Amino acid sequence: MADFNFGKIEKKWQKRWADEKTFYVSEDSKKKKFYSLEMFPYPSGYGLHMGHALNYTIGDIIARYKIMQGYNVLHPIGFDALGLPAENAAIKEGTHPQDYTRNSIKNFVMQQKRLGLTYDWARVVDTSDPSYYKWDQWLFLKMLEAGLAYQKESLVNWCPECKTVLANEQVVDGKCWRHEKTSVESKYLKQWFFKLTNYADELLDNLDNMNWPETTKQMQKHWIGKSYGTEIDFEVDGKKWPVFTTRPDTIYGVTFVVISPYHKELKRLVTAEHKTEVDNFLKKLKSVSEKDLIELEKEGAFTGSYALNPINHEKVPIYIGNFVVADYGSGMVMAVPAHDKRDYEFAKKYDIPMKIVIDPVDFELDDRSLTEAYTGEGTLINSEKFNGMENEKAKEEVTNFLKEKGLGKKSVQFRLKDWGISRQRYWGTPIPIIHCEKCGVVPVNYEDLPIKLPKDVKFGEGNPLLTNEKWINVKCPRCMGKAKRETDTMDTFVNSSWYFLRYADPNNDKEIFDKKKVLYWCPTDVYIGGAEHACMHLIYSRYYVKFLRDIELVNFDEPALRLFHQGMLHGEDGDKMSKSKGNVVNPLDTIEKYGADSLRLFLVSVASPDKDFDWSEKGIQGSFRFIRKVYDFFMNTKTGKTPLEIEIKLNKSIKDIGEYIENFDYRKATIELRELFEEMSKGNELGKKVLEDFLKLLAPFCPHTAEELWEKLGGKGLVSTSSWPEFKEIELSKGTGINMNEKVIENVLPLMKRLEDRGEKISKVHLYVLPFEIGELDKKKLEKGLGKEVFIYSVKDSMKLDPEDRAKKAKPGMPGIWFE
RNA sequence: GUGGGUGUGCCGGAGUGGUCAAACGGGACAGACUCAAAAUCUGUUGGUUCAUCCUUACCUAGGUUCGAAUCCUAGCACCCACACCA
Repeated sequence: MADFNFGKIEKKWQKRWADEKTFYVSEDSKKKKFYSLEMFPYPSGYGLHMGHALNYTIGDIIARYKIMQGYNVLHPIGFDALGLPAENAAIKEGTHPQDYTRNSIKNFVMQQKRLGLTYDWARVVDTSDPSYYKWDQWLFLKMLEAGLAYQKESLVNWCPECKTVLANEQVVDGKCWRHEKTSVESKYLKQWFFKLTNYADELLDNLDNMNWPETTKQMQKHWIGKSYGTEIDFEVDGKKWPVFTTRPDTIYGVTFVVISPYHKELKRLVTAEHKTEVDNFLKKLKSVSEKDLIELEKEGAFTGSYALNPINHEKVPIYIGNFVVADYGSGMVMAVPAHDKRDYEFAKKYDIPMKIVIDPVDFELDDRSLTEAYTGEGTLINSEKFNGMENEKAKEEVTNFLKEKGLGKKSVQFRLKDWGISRQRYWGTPIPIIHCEKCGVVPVNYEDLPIKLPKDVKFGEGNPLLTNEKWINVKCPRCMGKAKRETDTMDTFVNSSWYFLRYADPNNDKEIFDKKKVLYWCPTDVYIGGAEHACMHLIYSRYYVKFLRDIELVNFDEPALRLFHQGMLHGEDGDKMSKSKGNVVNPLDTIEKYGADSLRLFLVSVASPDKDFDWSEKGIQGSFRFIRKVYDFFMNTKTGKTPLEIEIKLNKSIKDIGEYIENFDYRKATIELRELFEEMSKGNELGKKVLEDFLKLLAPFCPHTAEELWEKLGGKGLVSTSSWPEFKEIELSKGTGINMNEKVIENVLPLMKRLEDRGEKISKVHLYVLPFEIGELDKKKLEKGLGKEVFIYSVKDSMKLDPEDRAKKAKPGMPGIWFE
């Protein structure tokens, strides 16, 4: 057996690719482009993990395939280098976030290069570099001009552990997304926002036409959460208090009103006698937030105030309720305990009366025996002139009635909120704003960008930027008077919302990017990353692209034509890989042990890349064995004549593997490769063409081994930049047709026998064949084999006799059958 | 609760109406090589059988069909995402 020194082979080809800049690209109007993108990593000090390796391998395989197909392929990588973890790690280890990040990136690059990826290393984007975040600031100013960036005092999610504000998307079940055990507190702070909601409708409507996974689209729809309903004005002390409802048909069933504990105007409703009660409840709320939100019981307190139901002028009590969300609708809801689950629970607890106004069609409701809210369909009762009306119709009618009287209107609500981008942290993009004593909020002048992060700050509690007086105190750009810089920095998701466009022109210091270059490369043809980004990053980047389109910097609507989510990679024990469990497998160690090609092959051959799977040491050994077998075979084989079966098999593989790669069905592609190799290694002589073609098919998966063997075989240039082998249409039908007559007889005979056993008489057999197979069937042979008269038709033949429409059952290799 | 998904042989996992006792990988077993082991190679891996036949099989129960792992209905189990949005 030949010595298989994969380490040496890998080094050799990685050096060659680097020296020759094999995968560096530039615009070429004569070539079709393909943009393969993996989500750029956050450069943590721990280095690459297996999930990264999987992510990059998936993108690299399709990139390599497309290169071989003749596309001009952009395949870049960069680093999402700003963000809280670097700052936290820096604090822990006593280093500066900048040094920490630089070291991490160095380490990442070294490891990424060992995987044999086709990255264009001249295009690396580092978001912590002022030459990048300058354009984040530039975009901020543009949004400010467009009225999409604004400041407001608002209720924010405050994580006491991070000592910063979190986006709604960063709050998971009431806990910080980074600290599973830390409850998020609510606080009012002045914050910068981007008006995501301006694009709510477009973000929602476009989804239907996008080639993204259905689950992701569904999740985004959910997240945007458009709902149609009615806004109704209730009256308290002569003032109007709007509530939003999707059930205006139940308005006669309102027996109380509930307001969110975080409602800004709450104080106005609390009467003197009930102040203590309300305060106690609010205090309790804070401690209750420790509990899981799901198990939270509905609780509240009476405010002492009453609201007037506009339709029947009934006075109903106003309660505070912990289940009412402050920033959805108006933060106040009308409660119909008989027909809403939450209202029912609340009413039961505080002994508030219920009133049935919807009568189910097939059974009776009784307000004394009511054990749960009835939320179904029915006809209206106890609703004055609307009595007897279908409730769906009543939704319309009640709304119209209220509108005529000026007491309400149709309304659309979104769950989607504006994006709070302010962070009270150091390691982020400074917001280019100056607060002047006289002029107020003043944007930094464009020519003063970038506002660089000062290196000299002290880390501890709160925002480190506050510790550098020199940086904070500036002159107002407008009046030259005393002013201070904004010390909030931007959410790291801002940086990652448009980086994929910067790859098209990463070193431009005159403008955000050369529009021509972006229009050539973008949008991304495939975007590969984890499903956990479905609602944050993937909505923000869609928003950014729409904004950039509206200021005429791009001409497309969506960032990525196709989106692919890789599965989660677990440890060998089936648990998540984690240091505490000790089941982490490091990509670099694996490369040392089995080689990068084995790792790449293993990662995509255990399961479909979009499914979760477990690491398996046995599995990677299997991949290693296969590669070594291939290596060994090529080192020993002699070129000669290729048997026909091998050519047919190869031809089929060329087609299938290509299709599998296009569909990210890499697992099947590797199976096909194994089968093909199995066939090939049976004989001892093969033509050079077949050997070359096999290496081409292998190259996207195991590029180093493929290059080495390609060289040994005397192939021209690099296999990586050779062309994908051609599929020949004719040979395939030859392949399936070889024994078609016998196959048909073999299948039809037992079928016929069964029918005849049952007493049916058969005199004629009609066969419906796919058009390209029609020459394969021999009427005489079939008649001899079947002992009946046989008729053969093409499925496309409009004159054929086919009363039971059996023609549509025809498949390659097997015609549709009808007995007469 | 809402939405999505899955259920296949010892395990992972293909398979969307006939070519399926069911790809491919792993494991197991047997044999070759070897003093021996590892590696490698060959074969076997539902039952019965020399073989054919037959029989039992793709969560369960029904159904459609000449024919079902594949289609339909109901149920069970598991997984993921979102979750008090009025």
